[in-house]
Amino acid sequence: MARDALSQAFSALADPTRRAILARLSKAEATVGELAAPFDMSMPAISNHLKVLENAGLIVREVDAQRRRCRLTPDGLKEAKSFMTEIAAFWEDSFGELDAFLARGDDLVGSDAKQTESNSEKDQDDGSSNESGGGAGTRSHS
Amino acid sequence: MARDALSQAFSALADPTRRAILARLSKAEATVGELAAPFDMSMPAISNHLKVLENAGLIVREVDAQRRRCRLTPDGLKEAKSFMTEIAAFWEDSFGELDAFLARGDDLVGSDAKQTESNSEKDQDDGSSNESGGGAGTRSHS
DNA sequence: CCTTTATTTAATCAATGTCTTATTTAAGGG
DNA sequence: CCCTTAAATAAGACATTGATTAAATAAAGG
Repeated sequence: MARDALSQAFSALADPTRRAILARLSKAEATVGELAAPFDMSMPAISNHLKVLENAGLIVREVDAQRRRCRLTPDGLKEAKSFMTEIAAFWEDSFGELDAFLARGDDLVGSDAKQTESNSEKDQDDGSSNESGGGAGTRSHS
Repeated sequence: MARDALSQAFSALADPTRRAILARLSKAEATVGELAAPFDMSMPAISNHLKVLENAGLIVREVDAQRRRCRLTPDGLKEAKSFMTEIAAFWEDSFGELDAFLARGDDLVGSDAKQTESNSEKDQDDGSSNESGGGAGTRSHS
Protein backbone atom coordinates (compact mmCIF):
# COMPACT_ATOMS: atom_id res chain seq x y z
CA MET A 1 0.00 0.00 0.00
CA ALA A 2 2.59 2.50 1.00
CA ARG A 3 4.66 3.20 -2.05
CA ASP A 4 7.70 5.37 -1.76
CA ALA A 5 6.98 9.05 -1.40
CA LEU A 6 8.40 10.01 -4.75
CA SER A 7 6.20 7.60 -6.65
CA GLN A 8 3.17 8.78 -4.76
CA ALA A 9 3.92 12.40 -5.49
CA PHE A 10 4.50 11.91 -9.20
CA SER A 11 1.51 9.64 -9.47
CA ALA A 12 -0.65 12.26 -7.82
CA LEU A 13 0.59 14.83 -10.29
CA ALA A 14 -0.17 12.62 -13.26
CA ASP A 15 -3.83 13.56 -13.36
CA PRO A 16 -5.24 16.75 -14.87
CA THR A 17 -8.01 17.03 -12.31
CA ARG A 18 -5.56 16.82 -9.46
CA ARG A 19 -3.21 19.29 -11.11
CA ALA A 20 -6.10 21.69 -11.55
CA ILE A 21 -6.93 21.31 -7.89
CA LEU A 22 -3.35 22.11 -6.99
CA ALA A 23 -3.39 25.11 -9.29
CA ARG A 24 -6.55 26.30 -7.62
CA LEU A 25 -5.07 25.84 -4.19
CA SER A 26 -1.95 27.70 -5.19
CA LYS A 27 -4.10 30.82 -5.26
CA ALA A 28 -6.06 30.29 -2.08
CA GLU A 29 -7.18 27.54 0.23
CA ALA A 30 -10.64 26.12 -0.39
CA THR A 31 -13.19 23.67 0.89
CA VAL A 32 -13.96 20.37 -0.79
CA GLY A 33 -17.19 21.72 -2.18
CA GLU A 34 -15.49 24.74 -3.68
CA LEU A 35 -12.87 22.55 -5.25
CA ALA A 36 -15.47 20.19 -6.66
CA ALA A 37 -17.65 22.89 -8.19
CA PRO A 38 -15.81 23.50 -11.47
CA PHE A 39 -15.68 19.81 -12.32
CA ASP A 40 -18.33 17.70 -13.94
CA MET A 41 -17.66 14.94 -11.49
CA SER A 42 -19.25 13.51 -8.40
CA MET A 43 -18.24 14.66 -4.96
CA PRO A 44 -16.85 11.28 -3.89
CA ALA A 45 -14.58 11.35 -6.91
CA ILE A 46 -13.17 14.70 -5.82
CA SER A 47 -12.91 13.45 -2.27
CA ASN A 48 -10.83 10.57 -3.52
CA HIS A 49 -8.57 12.86 -5.55
CA LEU A 50 -8.01 14.91 -2.43
CA LYS A 51 -7.13 11.81 -0.49
CA VAL A 52 -4.54 10.95 -3.13
CA LEU A 53 -3.09 14.43 -2.92
CA GLU A 54 -3.02 14.25 0.86
CA ASN A 55 -1.32 10.86 0.91
CA ALA A 56 1.25 12.23 -1.51
CA GLY A 57 2.06 15.02 0.90
CA LEU A 58 0.89 17.72 -1.48
CA ILE A 59 -2.03 19.09 0.51
CA VAL A 60 -3.31 19.07 4.07
CA ARG A 61 -6.90 19.14 5.24
CA GLU A 62 -8.01 20.79 8.43
CA VAL A 63 -11.46 20.34 9.83
CA ASP A 64 -13.60 23.43 10.27
CA ALA A 65 -17.06 22.58 11.57
CA GLN A 66 -18.65 20.49 8.85
CA ARG A 67 -16.35 21.57 6.07
CA ARG A 68 -12.76 20.70 5.34
CA ARG A 69 -10.33 23.38 4.36
CA CYS A 70 -7.67 22.22 1.93
CA ARG A 71 -4.32 23.86 1.68
CA LEU A 72 -1.06 23.19 -0.13
CA THR A 73 1.93 21.81 1.69
CA PRO A 74 5.44 21.85 0.28
CA ASP A 75 6.51 18.43 1.53
CA GLY A 76 5.70 16.30 -1.47
CA LEU A 77 6.77 18.63 -4.22
CA LYS A 78 10.10 19.28 -2.65
CA GLU A 79 11.45 15.80 -3.17
CA ALA A 80 9.90 15.48 -6.58
CA LYS A 81 11.42 18.69 -7.77
CA SER A 82 14.87 17.85 -6.52
CA PHE A 83 14.78 14.50 -8.27
CA MET A 84 14.01 16.22 -11.53
CA THR A 85 16.74 18.72 -10.93
CA GLU A 86 19.28 15.97 -10.45
CA ILE A 87 18.27 14.17 -13.58
CA ALA A 88 18.13 17.38 -15.53
CA ALA A 89 21.65 18.25 -14.49
CA PHE A 90 22.84 16.08 -17.36
CA TRP A 91 21.80 18.51 -20.04
CA GLU A 92 21.68 21.66 -18.00
CA ASP A 93 21.55 23.45 -21.33
CA SER A 94 17.86 23.04 -21.57
CA PHE A 95 16.66 24.92 -18.60
CA GLY A 96 18.11 26.75 -15.70
CA GLU A 97 20.80 29.36 -15.93
CA LEU A 98 21.76 28.70 -19.49
CA ASP A 99 18.17 28.71 -20.56
CA ALA A 100 17.73 32.28 -19.52
CA PHE A 101 20.99 33.01 -21.23
CA LEU A 102 19.76 31.57 -24.49
CA ALA A 103 16.47 33.37 -24.15
CA ARG A 104 18.34 36.60 -24.35
CA GLY A 105 19.02 35.84 -27.99
CA ASP A 106 22.73 35.42 -27.84
CA ASP A 107 24.22 33.74 -30.81
CA LEU A 108 25.34 30.54 -29.35
CA VAL A 109 24.85 28.20 -32.22
CA GLY A 110 24.26 30.43 -35.10
CA SER A 111 27.47 30.93 -37.02
CA ASP A 112 27.60 27.90 -39.21
CA ALA A 113 27.55 24.94 -36.97
CA LYS A 114 25.05 22.20 -37.45
CA GLN A 115 25.61 20.93 -33.98
CA THR A 116 22.88 18.42 -33.89
CA GLU A 117 25.00 15.50 -32.84
CA SER A 118 27.92 16.94 -31.04
CA ASN A 119 27.34 15.51 -27.61
CA SER A 120 27.92 11.88 -27.07
CA GLU A 121 30.49 11.78 -24.36
CA LYS A 122 29.91 13.51 -21.13
CA ASP A 123 30.89 10.62 -19.01
CA GLN A 124 32.73 11.50 -15.97
CA ASP A 125 30.76 13.02 -13.21
CA ASP A 126 28.71 10.46 -11.36
CA GLY A 127 28.27 11.71 -7.90
CA SER A 128 24.55 11.60 -8.07
CA SER A 129 23.34 8.08 -7.87
CA ASN A 130 19.88 8.12 -6.63
CA GLU A 131 17.93 5.08 -5.78
CA SER A 132 18.99 3.25 -8.85
CA GLY A 133 19.95 -0.06 -7.45
CA GLY A 134 18.05 -0.30 -4.26
CA GLY A 135 14.83 1.50 -4.76
CA ALA A 136 14.07 0.01 -8.07
CA GLY A 137 14.44 -3.62 -7.44
CA THR A 138 11.11 -3.71 -5.73
CA ARG A 139 9.79 -6.94 -6.95
CA SER A 140 6.65 -7.88 -5.19
CA HIS A 141 5.35 -11.21 -6.14
CA SER A 142 1.74 -12.13 -5.81
CA MET B 1 -4.91 6.96 -25.91
CA ALA B 2 -2.91 10.13 -26.20
CA ARG B 3 -3.08 11.83 -22.87
CA ASP B 4 -1.75 15.31 -22.44
CA ALA B 5 2.00 15.56 -22.30
CA LEU B 6 2.14 16.63 -18.70
CA SER B 7 0.16 13.66 -17.45
CA GLN B 8 2.30 11.32 -19.49
CA ALA B 9 5.50 12.79 -18.12
CA PHE B 10 4.42 12.65 -14.50
CA SER B 11 2.98 9.21 -14.94
CA ALA B 12 6.25 8.01 -16.41
CA LEU B 13 8.09 9.43 -13.43
CA ALA B 14 5.79 7.72 -10.97
CA ASP B 15 7.62 4.42 -11.15
CA PRO B 16 10.86 3.60 -9.33
CA THR B 17 12.16 1.40 -12.12
CA ARG B 18 11.68 4.15 -14.66
CA ARG B 19 13.25 6.72 -12.38
CA ALA B 20 16.22 4.44 -11.90
CA ILE B 21 16.53 4.12 -15.67
CA LEU B 22 16.49 7.87 -15.99
CA ALA B 23 19.09 8.18 -13.26
CA ARG B 24 21.25 5.68 -15.10
CA LEU B 25 20.84 7.52 -18.36
CA SER B 26 21.70 10.80 -16.71
CA LYS B 27 25.24 9.46 -16.40
CA ALA B 28 25.65 7.93 -19.83
CA GLU B 29 23.57 6.56 -22.64
CA ALA B 30 23.02 2.81 -22.68
CA THR B 31 21.47 -0.02 -24.63
CA VAL B 32 18.30 -1.80 -23.59
CA GLY B 33 20.26 -4.80 -22.38
CA GLU B 34 22.53 -2.68 -20.25
CA LEU B 35 19.56 -0.93 -18.74
CA ALA B 36 17.81 -4.19 -18.04
CA ALA B 37 20.78 -5.89 -16.38
CA PRO B 38 20.50 -4.47 -12.85
CA PHE B 39 16.83 -5.31 -12.57
CA ASP B 40 15.27 -8.59 -11.62
CA MET B 41 12.79 -8.21 -14.41
CA SER B 42 12.28 -9.60 -17.87
CA MET B 43 13.54 -7.78 -20.92
CA PRO B 44 10.08 -7.12 -22.34
CA ALA B 45 9.15 -5.42 -19.10
CA ILE B 46 12.11 -3.09 -19.45
CA SER B 47 11.28 -2.59 -23.08
CA ASN B 48 7.84 -1.48 -22.08
CA HIS B 49 9.18 0.92 -19.47
CA LEU B 50 11.38 2.43 -22.15
CA LYS B 51 8.41 2.83 -24.43
CA VAL B 52 6.59 4.70 -21.68
CA LEU B 53 9.58 6.95 -21.17
CA GLU B 54 9.86 7.55 -24.88
CA ASN B 55 6.18 8.39 -25.28
CA ALA B 56 6.52 10.81 -22.40
CA GLY B 57 9.30 12.61 -24.22
CA LEU B 58 11.88 11.76 -21.59
CA ILE B 59 14.19 9.60 -23.67
CA VAL B 60 14.93 8.87 -27.30
CA ARG B 61 16.06 5.61 -28.87
CA GLU B 62 18.32 5.42 -31.85
CA VAL B 63 18.91 2.22 -33.73
CA ASP B 64 22.46 0.95 -33.93
CA ALA B 65 22.65 -2.37 -35.78
CA GLN B 66 20.69 -4.77 -33.61
CA ARG B 67 20.88 -2.75 -30.45
CA ARG B 68 19.07 0.39 -29.41
CA ARG B 69 20.89 3.20 -27.74
CA CYS B 70 18.80 5.11 -25.23
CA ARG B 71 19.50 8.68 -24.32
CA LEU B 72 17.79 11.37 -22.28
CA THR B 73 15.92 14.19 -23.93
CA PRO B 74 14.87 17.35 -22.12
CA ASP B 75 11.48 17.75 -23.76
CA GLY B 76 9.25 16.04 -21.26
CA LEU B 77 10.87 17.18 -18.07
CA LYS B 78 10.82 20.77 -19.11
CA GLU B 79 7.07 21.17 -18.96
CA ALA B 80 6.77 19.07 -15.84
CA LYS B 81 9.33 21.10 -14.03
CA SER B 82 7.77 24.40 -14.97
CA PHE B 83 4.37 23.24 -13.76
CA MET B 84 5.83 22.40 -10.40
CA THR B 85 7.59 25.71 -10.27
CA GLU B 86 4.36 27.57 -10.87
CA ILE B 87 2.51 25.68 -8.20
CA ALA B 88 5.40 26.01 -5.82
CA ALA B 89 5.48 29.74 -6.34
CA PHE B 90 2.79 29.93 -3.68
CA TRP B 91 5.14 29.13 -0.86
CA GLU B 92 8.36 29.99 -2.55
CA ASP B 93 10.02 29.84 0.84
CA SER B 94 10.42 26.13 0.66
CA PHE B 95 12.69 25.73 -2.29
CA GLY B 96 14.14 27.60 -5.19
CA GLU B 97 16.14 30.77 -5.13
CA LEU B 98 15.03 31.79 -1.71
CA ASP B 99 15.90 28.40 -0.34
CA ALA B 100 19.49 28.71 -1.36
CA PHE B 101 19.39 32.21 -0.03
CA LEU B 102 18.19 31.05 3.32
CA ALA B 103 20.77 28.30 3.36
CA ARG B 104 23.39 30.98 3.37
CA GLY B 105 22.21 32.01 6.79
CA ASP B 106 21.22 35.53 5.96
CA ASP B 107 18.90 37.30 8.26
CA LEU B 108 15.74 37.25 6.31
CA VAL B 109 13.12 37.25 8.96
CA GLY B 110 14.37 40.35 10.59
CA SER B 111 14.26 42.52 7.54
CA ASP B 112 10.77 42.62 6.16
CA ALA B 113 11.67 43.96 2.81
CA LYS B 114 11.40 41.57 -0.01
CA GLN B 115 10.35 38.02 0.27
CA THR B 116 6.68 37.39 0.17
CA GLU B 117 4.84 39.56 -2.21
CA SER B 118 5.84 38.22 -5.58
CA ASN B 119 3.02 35.72 -5.89
CA SER B 120 -0.22 37.61 -5.58
CA GLU B 121 0.63 39.80 -8.52
CA LYS B 122 0.82 37.14 -11.11
CA ASP B 123 -2.86 36.33 -11.58
CA GLN B 124 -1.96 32.94 -12.79
CA ASP B 125 -4.83 31.75 -14.89
CA ASP B 126 -2.31 30.51 -17.32
CA GLY B 127 -1.63 27.32 -19.08
CA SER B 128 -1.33 25.03 -16.16
CA SER B 129 -4.82 25.15 -14.85
CA ASN B 130 -6.81 25.14 -17.99
CA GLU B 131 -6.85 21.50 -18.89
CA SER B 132 -9.03 20.77 -15.95
CA GLY B 133 -12.40 21.28 -17.47
CA GLY B 134 -11.86 19.58 -20.74
CA GLY B 135 -9.48 16.89 -19.79
CA ALA B 136 -11.20 15.80 -16.65
CA GLY B 137 -14.76 15.85 -17.75
CA THR B 138 -14.77 12.50 -19.42
CA ARG B 139 -17.86 10.83 -18.19
CA SER B 140 -19.60 7.99 -19.75
CA HIS B 141 -22.84 6.84 -18.36
CA SER B 142 -23.42 3.16 -18.10
C1' DC C 1 -35.72 16.24 17.16
C1' DC C 2 -35.49 16.45 12.45
C1' DT C 3 -33.68 18.64 8.51
C1' DT C 4 -30.12 20.75 5.77
C1' DT C 5 -25.37 21.13 4.41
C1' DA C 6 -20.77 19.14 3.77
C1' DT C 7 -18.11 15.34 3.24
C1' DT C 8 -16.63 10.48 3.78
C1' DT C 9 -17.30 5.48 3.40
C1' DA C 10 -18.88 1.36 0.99
C1' DA C 11 -19.93 -1.53 -2.82
C1' DT C 12 -19.39 -2.06 -7.60
C1' DC C 13 -17.60 -2.05 -12.21
C1' DA C 14 -14.99 -0.67 -16.37
C1' DA C 15 -10.54 0.68 -17.90
C1' DT C 16 -5.52 0.67 -17.42
C1' DG C 17 -1.07 -0.76 -15.97
C1' DT C 18 2.50 -4.15 -15.17
C1' DC C 19 4.31 -8.11 -15.22
C1' DT C 20 4.98 -12.90 -17.35
C1' DT C 21 6.19 -16.45 -21.22
C1' DA C 22 6.25 -17.40 -26.05
C1' DT C 23 7.04 -15.96 -30.57
C1' DT C 24 9.02 -12.82 -34.13
C1' DT C 25 12.09 -9.63 -36.49
C1' DA C 26 16.70 -8.11 -37.44
C1' DA C 27 21.73 -8.11 -37.74
C1' DG C 28 26.24 -10.58 -37.62
C1' DG C 29 29.30 -14.56 -37.38
C1' DG C 30 30.74 -19.42 -38.32
C1' DC D 1 22.65 -21.21 -44.54
C1' DC D 2 22.20 -21.87 -39.69
C1' DC D 3 22.78 -20.10 -35.24
C1' DT D 4 23.39 -16.57 -31.71
C1' DT D 5 22.52 -12.08 -29.85
C1' DA D 6 19.47 -7.91 -29.27
C1' DA D 7 15.20 -6.25 -28.94
C1' DA D 8 10.21 -5.85 -30.09
C1' DT D 9 5.63 -7.72 -30.27
C1' DA D 10 1.68 -10.81 -28.85
C1' DA D 11 -1.24 -12.75 -25.62
C1' DG D 12 -2.71 -13.50 -21.07
C1' DA D 13 -2.87 -13.20 -15.74
C1' DC D 14 -3.42 -10.13 -12.08
C1' DA D 15 -3.50 -5.86 -9.44
C1' DT D 16 -4.59 -1.02 -9.31
C1' DT D 17 -7.05 3.07 -10.51
C1' DG D 18 -11.05 6.01 -11.29
C1' DA D 19 -15.48 6.67 -11.62
C1' DT D 20 -20.39 5.80 -10.21
C1' DT D 21 -24.59 5.51 -6.91
C1' DA D 22 -26.21 4.77 -2.31
C1' DA D 23 -25.75 5.09 2.50
C1' DA D 24 -23.46 6.99 6.72
C1' DT D 25 -21.45 10.56 9.67
C1' DA D 26 -21.12 15.12 11.65
C1' DA D 27 -22.21 19.85 12.67
C1' DA D 28 -25.74 23.77 12.71
C1' DG D 29 -30.19 25.48 12.80
C1' DG D 30 -35.24 25.85 12.96
